[in-house]
Amino acid sequence: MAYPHTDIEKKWQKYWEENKTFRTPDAIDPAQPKFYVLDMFPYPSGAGLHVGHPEGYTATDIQARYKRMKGFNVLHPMGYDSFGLPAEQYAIKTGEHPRKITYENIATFRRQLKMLGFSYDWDREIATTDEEYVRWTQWIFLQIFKRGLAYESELPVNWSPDLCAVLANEEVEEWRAKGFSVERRSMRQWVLKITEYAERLLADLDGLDWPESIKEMQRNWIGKSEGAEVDFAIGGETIRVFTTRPDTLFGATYMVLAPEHPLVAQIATPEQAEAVAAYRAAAAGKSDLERTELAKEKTGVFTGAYATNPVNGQQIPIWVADYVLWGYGTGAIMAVPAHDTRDFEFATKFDLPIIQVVQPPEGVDWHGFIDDGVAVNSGEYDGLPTAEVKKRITAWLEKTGQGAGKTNYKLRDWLFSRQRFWGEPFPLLHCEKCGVVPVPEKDLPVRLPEMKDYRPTADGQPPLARATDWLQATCPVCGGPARRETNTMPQWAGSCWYYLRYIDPKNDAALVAPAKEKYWMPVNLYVGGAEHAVLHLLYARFWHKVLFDCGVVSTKEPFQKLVNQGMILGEMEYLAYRDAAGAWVSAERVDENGCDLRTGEKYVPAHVPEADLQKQGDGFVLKNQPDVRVSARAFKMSKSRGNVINPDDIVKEYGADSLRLYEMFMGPLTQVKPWSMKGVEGVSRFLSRVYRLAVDDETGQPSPKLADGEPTKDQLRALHAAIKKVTGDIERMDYNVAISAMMIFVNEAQAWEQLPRSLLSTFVLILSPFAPHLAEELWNRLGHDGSLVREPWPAWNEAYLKEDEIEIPVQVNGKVRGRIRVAAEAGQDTVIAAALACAEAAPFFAGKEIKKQIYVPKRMVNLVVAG
RNA sequence: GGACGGGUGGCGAAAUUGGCAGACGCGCCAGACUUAGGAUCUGGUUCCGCAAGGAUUAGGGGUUCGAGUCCCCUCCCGUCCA
Repeated sequence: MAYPHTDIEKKWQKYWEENKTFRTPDAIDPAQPKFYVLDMFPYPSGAGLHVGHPEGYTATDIQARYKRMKGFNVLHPMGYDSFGLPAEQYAIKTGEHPRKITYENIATFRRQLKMLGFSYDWDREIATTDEEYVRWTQWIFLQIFKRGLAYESELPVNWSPDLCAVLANEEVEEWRAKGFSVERRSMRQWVLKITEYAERLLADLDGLDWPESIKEMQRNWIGKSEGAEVDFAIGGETIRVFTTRPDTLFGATYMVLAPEHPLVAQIATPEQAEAVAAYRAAAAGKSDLERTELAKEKTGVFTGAYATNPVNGQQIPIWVADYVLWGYGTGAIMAVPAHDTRDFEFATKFDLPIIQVVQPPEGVDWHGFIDDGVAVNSGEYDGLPTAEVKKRITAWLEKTGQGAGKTNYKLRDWLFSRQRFWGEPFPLLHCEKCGVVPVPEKDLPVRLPEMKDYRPTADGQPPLARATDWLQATCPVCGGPARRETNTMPQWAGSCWYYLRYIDPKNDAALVAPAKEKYWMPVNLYVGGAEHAVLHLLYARFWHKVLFDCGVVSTKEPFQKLVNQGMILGEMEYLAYRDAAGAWVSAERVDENGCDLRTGEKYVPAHVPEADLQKQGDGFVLKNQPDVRVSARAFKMSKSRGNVINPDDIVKEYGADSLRLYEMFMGPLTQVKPWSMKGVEGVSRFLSRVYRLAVDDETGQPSPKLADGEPTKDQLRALHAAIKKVTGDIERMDYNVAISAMMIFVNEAQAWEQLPRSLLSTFVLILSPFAPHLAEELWNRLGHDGSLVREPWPAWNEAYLKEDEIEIPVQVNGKVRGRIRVAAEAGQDTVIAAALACAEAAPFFAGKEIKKQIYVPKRMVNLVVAG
């Protein structure tokens, strides 16, 4: 029978709330070690908490509770990333202020988070939409602005005249498919100079305890490449290109300009002008994504013009092609078809000359060889390795004034403005006389106006342009009339610095008090989904570095250790398909949309009960029709698939402790794993067994097995083995294994006639980070007062773990053939003698020459015999 | 195409350094208790074989007394980049 989890959980949540059990004191004792453990705060969507949220949140809560018991001063806060598009869309539809729905959703999230028993300091709760929070977001923007790191620029955006909205790049396809028109239109935007920090953002990754894959993604995003800029002469002009391979200059047989390159129109010959103009017009209609994406078939047009290759004076044709982007490098490239994949494809298609200049190792074809080798057909550089040629040619370019070494980054400046209502207003004024003027810090926050219509204007101005009264302001410099900035900040702004505000959330004189910042930073552990691996973490690191330069923070990096939780998928689904006549169709003939791979016929998917399945090879087939393969996989949870698990339902039926424990028991935290309702029942049964160790669940009275006596040797060994294992596993965040260790203890404890209270009390302490409600309840029922959250974490005693006699497997030629029992302290000679006397193993070595005897202390014996 | 991560029973998984593969949980099988069991408890459960034994960590090769773990090749899956 399940234990009364609902009563227990309500009782302890109330106790924690009333006693402010998890309050982190404002006053700092610098002598006490600190631990700052942070969750990626949620966007409070209308759908409420998803089971993915408690996965990371439980992982951090276990750390927080463990470190508290280890004597650390723990900061474990929670808040809401509450600006966001859904609330704005809802506001447009209903005419209600997005604030209303946002704070309703926050209330739901808060209720659900409290229901799960996380040990947050709720007095530090923040929402990025709170006016006091917006005030400091705006303040940070002002620091960025004052340091010259923000500028205005006319940039193309995706504007849909039908929708009257600006779309993100990712949204364009979706709306086009629905029949809405989307065009590229230049609009005035605010841009942050993140590129100035590219080198530091790259270099400081090295010292971080982050997953290597995430660091690599950030490195790729920053995209540092070293090479040279080279000038190609054409008439009186020069075309500058960037190349990472100056060593291949002798193999440059043509050039390519981006369609937007200003020289294109100028150099195109009269015969080619028309074709070039048509090509440019076509390219203008394509998004960056379409141009860089796959672009299997290269397109391009000859301009009719020629440039001079500086190394050999050769005239090479100049082409226009959209695989060269105006945004990257100089918007022009020198093409070396012999040693660049895209240039090779292009040259092959348009029949341009291909000249080898790098000799690959023996047996490798030089056509399209892009790695390092030895220079050939390169004049005086022939025979030199690639790296050396790079150096020498760069030096020669510099000496002759035709180029220079140059480092390039893929990272672009950050388009920081949105044409939306529900975001932080920029604290900026446009004055006719003084230009752009920052709002004085004392006038922050700049609040959003009250409005009824949240749509952009028909000509694409942001919604705030409709707030005619709000727009009027006075220039703080000249006192003349000024107009407020109507763009707002993107959702990223609030999430770039929230970890700092938790440290000092109520401070109205500063973003964070320096002494507190110094004590708490950096964040020791940051847990969240990998979907934020690039942008959020890069933006937050950028702001942090700016704040470091301003002297607001004392660390170069905000997040010392980062862990990405893996996604939780829906339950495993066994799917087979039926055709129109109802006959089964084997899964390998069906694509992911349920259509036949060859005929395109639409099939009806059907779930097959597990009992009707049979394993065959890598997959499953129908038991009574083995030629029909059944697909077995778990899908991402989604409303349309109907496989979403609601945490509320789980808590209601099994309790918060079961949900927490299950999500930690599913598998390694960082791994993708499918949900299993049966698995939830399994851990729930475990918790019931723990409950019954202490409580007779017929009567609700203490279990008659509980005793006051001293524990036996076996009992101490079982307990201390669990303490040791669980402690190490928590340190490594191997929670699934920690839980199995506790299960092993409980399985043993169940069989004991007598269970000393002291023993069970200690066990309850190690269980408490995982299942805090049940642990508190049992702690009390075992005779302790108050909460256990600041009880010292139990230490294990190695002496209890020592066994007098151990079992050692005897291998013959690497195969286990028998087992011997020897004294734990026995030496090699004794153990080998015992192994040679082992009756089970003897038939495998008796009468044969023993060539080698290997003893791995306390692990195994291996006898190597001839033949 | 490239980079990174991964592939272990029917399923989720475990295996700190190269040292008893499959801990723990689910499922399944059997038994006990029971008016009843979708409760609880006990035992069994990688595969083949009556057994002795053999095979087995995606597949193939290598290093080693010994490989899930190290090296090489191939295949498959996931994520990101192109």
